[in-house]
Amino acid sequence: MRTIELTNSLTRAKEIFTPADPKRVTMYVCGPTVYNYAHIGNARPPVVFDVLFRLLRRTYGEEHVIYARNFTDIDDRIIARMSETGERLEEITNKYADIYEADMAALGVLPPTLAPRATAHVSEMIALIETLIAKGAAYQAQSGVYFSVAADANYGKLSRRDLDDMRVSARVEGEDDKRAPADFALWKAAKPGEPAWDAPFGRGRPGWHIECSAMIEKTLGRTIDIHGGGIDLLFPHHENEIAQSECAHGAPLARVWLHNGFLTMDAEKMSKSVGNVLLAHELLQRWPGEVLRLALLSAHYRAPLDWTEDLLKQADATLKGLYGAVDRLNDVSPEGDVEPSDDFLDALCDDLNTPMAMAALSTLATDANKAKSESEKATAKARLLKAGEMLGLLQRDPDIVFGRKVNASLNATLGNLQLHATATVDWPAEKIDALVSARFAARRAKNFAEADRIREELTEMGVIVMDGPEGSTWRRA
RNA sequence: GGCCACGUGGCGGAGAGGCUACGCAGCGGACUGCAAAUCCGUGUACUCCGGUUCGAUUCCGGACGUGGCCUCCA
Repeated sequence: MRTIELTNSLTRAKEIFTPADPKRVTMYVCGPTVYNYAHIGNARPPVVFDVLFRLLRRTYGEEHVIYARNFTDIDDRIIARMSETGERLEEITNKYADIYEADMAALGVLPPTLAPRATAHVSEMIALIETLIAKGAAYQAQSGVYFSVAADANYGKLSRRDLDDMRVSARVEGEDDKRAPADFALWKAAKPGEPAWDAPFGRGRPGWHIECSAMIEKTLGRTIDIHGGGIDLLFPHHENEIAQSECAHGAPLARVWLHNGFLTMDAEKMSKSVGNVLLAHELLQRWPGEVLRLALLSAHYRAPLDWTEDLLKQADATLKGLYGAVDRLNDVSPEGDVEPSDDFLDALCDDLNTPMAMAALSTLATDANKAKSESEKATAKARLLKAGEMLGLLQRDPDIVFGRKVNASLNATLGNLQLHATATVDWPAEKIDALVSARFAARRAKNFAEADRIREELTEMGVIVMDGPEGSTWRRA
């Protein structure tokens, strides 16, 4: 079996990945808070860890990998949204969870094995908090229950932070009764009009970090193989998860911690507070999800990635080139039992080096373009598609990609639906076919003036003609 | 202030102590009636200054620059 290496944030080193139980490989990734549309930066972890999910499933077998990505469906921002719109909690969270799932599907993200919701695990959270209180790691105050950072000798081991070095923590409003500034809320005492649950330590709602600890324990176990998320979650979120879970259980929470870098706009972090966000949902109106996905995978997951219009144009051109190779072999049925190239697999296994994997994918596309014999073609096509599948790419019908056919099921996975829909209505495939045939006839008759005229007409429709010895093919730009 | 990343050709972006990354764009060639697509070829790239070394863009130190976390944040 090929060895996978991953950079573990806990050790800051690239390590050989060995699951505790190869029959049950567990991964948890922090999912969205469902109160709003996700921006494209929010889409980086689901896409990156989707590639890892695919690699793990290939390595250990589909049924042996359990991947959980949560929905945070109780939180300050959701409550704020409730008072803004007057909607009920579930109305908001269900709506945005649905949108999130649709957007992720459009980006080619496989559904995780499990998608636990915080509000469905409040009793587990309460139990965990009780354990922490009993162990003396948490205490009750007027405003809620807090984790006592002083009780945890290992606090700071993930972010390598010394509490003394930190700037004096900004005081969180309403938490004046904490014993220490770095203590964090496990449970927030109920306020009038807010969603609340009964608990032995008073009616209230969970703090942010406790949900992940509780859901990981419930759905995956006390020690999981991989825990992932954005680099900004490293502190305090993941540090606090570790503190809660490890104090309660005396066992490591996760064996490998993975963190992806940010998306930036003009070299500045894309974030809602800066206000420089592009919503995935809106980008999907303008670009195929696959183009966005390729752009997201064009840099190594730990590196920052500057999101620009030019990046998308380049990704689009690259993708069209790859699909051109698939298209060229459209009537070849791929050979069944074929693996992607070693270069490709080695790249993915080397800490998920997707740029290097893309380079290997390009080589496979060139091989496919150069293939002569039928068997060469069948093999080359199969390898290209197999490699593409591991990146979540190249799985669409080239006829649809190049606008010769419209997908009957008008769902969000199409992404470029609007784009091609207009062109397809104005200039349907039948009309283009007719023009292309007319042009072919003109060329046969050596009436090149007419042939060129028709090509010009097609160009204006956004159609590119490609002449071959036995006829012409076409695609939409 | 503490901690942490990063600085590669026109653009994006890997990488390794000496050997072509790759993609996009450009240029030249083949193919084509002309194109397109494809194939082949093509670019004195590694922020600066020291050090280690036979040899560093790659290791070490420093400078400068950019960004991130320390507060909600993917």
